[in-house]
Amino acid sequence: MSNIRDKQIEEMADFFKALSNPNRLKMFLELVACCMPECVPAARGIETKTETEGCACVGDLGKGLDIVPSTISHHLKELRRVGLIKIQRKGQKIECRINPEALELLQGYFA
Amino acid sequence: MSNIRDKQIEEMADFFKALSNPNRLKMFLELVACCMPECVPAARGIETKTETEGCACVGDLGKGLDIVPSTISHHLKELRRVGLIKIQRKGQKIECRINPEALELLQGYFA
DNA sequence: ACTATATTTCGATATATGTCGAACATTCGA
DNA sequence: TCGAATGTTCGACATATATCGAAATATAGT
Repeated sequence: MSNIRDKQIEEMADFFKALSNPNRLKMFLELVACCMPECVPAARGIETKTETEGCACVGDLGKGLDIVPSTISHHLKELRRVGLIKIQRKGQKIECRINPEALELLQGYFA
Repeated sequence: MSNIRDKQIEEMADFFKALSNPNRLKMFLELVACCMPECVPAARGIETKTETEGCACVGDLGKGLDIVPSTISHHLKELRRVGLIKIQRKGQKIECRINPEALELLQGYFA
């Protein structure tokens, strides 16, 4: 059992699960908006272009979400686990970026 | 609180949650494949065109899923709850169809 | 009326999820 | 070296989810 199709289904199901929480979805959209402004779906409209182009740090992504830092961290870990985003330490801050390949899969799935 | 944007986010999060279970995703894809063959994403390849065009009954959607009827029913109820599908009794069987508007939202979201 | 088919509802159960707060880790600057 | 800033990890807890099996419901055919 578990052929290629099943693997793909599970990968997409994982993507959808990661985006199934409103707070996580907001963080992801925020990241899409600042990483790839050309894709801007239902962008948050909060801001465009952070200092370091193409990414946002953990704290930024938590802005306006009304959840504590440990929960933010937990959600980002989940987005990373399924491969929707990548992270990279930069001094005190940790930069987050969209994984372009994952976004492409998402974009192409029902299209 | 809870502006329009938040409402939209929650609607999409609900869509994603409904598609976050592999079995439910398979059922949905199966339905897309037979309701709107032109959209066929990662279609199941099991069959095309059921007798009554444009829909599949509950039993059909459960084929090959290895879960009992009550669980199938539960999953379909969830897909219906969020508005991804519509149902209609037809004799003993119950026909399921994709809700085209919901599919469009999905298709347009990251595009 | 009886039976078979198709599906739903209900109750149980095990596991997953979202969230918090406290404690820890890392890096930068004074 | 100390302290502030930025995140993460861990443990707890309440709620949600996926699944099953048994019982109920609806429809059709004999």
